[in-house]
Amino acid sequence: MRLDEKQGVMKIGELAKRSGLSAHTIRYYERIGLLPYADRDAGGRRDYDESILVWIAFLDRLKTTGMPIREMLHYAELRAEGGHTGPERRRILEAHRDRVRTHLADLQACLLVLDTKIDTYVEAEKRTHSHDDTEHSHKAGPIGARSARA
Amino acid sequence: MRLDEKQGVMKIGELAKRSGLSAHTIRYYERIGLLPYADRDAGGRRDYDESILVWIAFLDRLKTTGMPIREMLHYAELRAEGGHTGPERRRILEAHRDRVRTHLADLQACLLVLDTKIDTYVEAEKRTHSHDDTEHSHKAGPIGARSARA
DNA sequence: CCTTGACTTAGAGCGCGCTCGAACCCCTAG
DNA sequence: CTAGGGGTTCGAGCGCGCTCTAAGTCAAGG
Repeated sequence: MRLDEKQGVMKIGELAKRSGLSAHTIRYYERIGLLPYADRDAGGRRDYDESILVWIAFLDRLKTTGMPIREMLHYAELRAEGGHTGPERRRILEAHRDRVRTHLADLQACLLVLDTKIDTYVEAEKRTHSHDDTEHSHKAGPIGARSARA
Repeated sequence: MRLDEKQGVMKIGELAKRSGLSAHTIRYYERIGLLPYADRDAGGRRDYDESILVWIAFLDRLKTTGMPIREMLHYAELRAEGGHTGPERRRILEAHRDRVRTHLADLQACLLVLDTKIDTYVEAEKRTHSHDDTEHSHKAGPIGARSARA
């Protein structure tokens, strides 16, 4: 370990671990322009510093909320272009936010229907097993306790 | 119009209009087993009755909530198999519901971050244009009023 | 009779977002 | 010196969910 290598602290493998993306995916993202071209060390290997993690986390959120890569790319290009693109980036995010809100509402509506449907199955099972309530053991458990967060 | 054709009331084209799926997609769904094999008229054309719309609406909800076709297919097969598969169908729906809830929570979290990010752009624009607040007219409007439902 | 147009089938093709394989390079530990 | 385990590039391949093309059938209207 010599001291003339201070900039980059992570090689792609470590970034992969820390970001949750695969090294393959990181290279792919760089190729298409979602990630900035990374500095290389003497041997041509990518060398990242922490700051990339922030950008990747942001991309993850866009991805989670269903933004297509094409659009993330557009945003990334604007970002690379500089500060004067702020207003357009803002508009992109606002439009995206609205789509997400709409989708969220759709999901919530579906969830209600799903709950209702599940209830009809629960009722049906009650009627079928009627009073015969010997342990349903492994079948499902007493509802709830399964939903992790929320 | 003769009277010996009462069962089916819709041809695939009308079902397409009423269900929002394309005729291509309807045939595709039948092929893979998501939709039951439809009765054909004398000329071999598919002839549907209203009840199919209910099933399609349910499939749409599963789709909207991100269930992969493979799993809908499994559900569809159980359904076709009969009433004794109720408990398993129930378990499938419960597991799916839990995934949807989790995803919903993720989305909500992302939405918060998105809002924050947008705020930073808004702030930045405030500082840039400072007191120069001549109409930003078509740029965005005074927020809100755009999200349709919800 | 002939055209129009909605229907039929089998199967190819597409857009998306990765994911992987092949062949090679380079650094380090044993 | 050698083996291993990273890394590199380029490009092919894949799973998903449709989407479309081609070639043909059939029924009704002018």
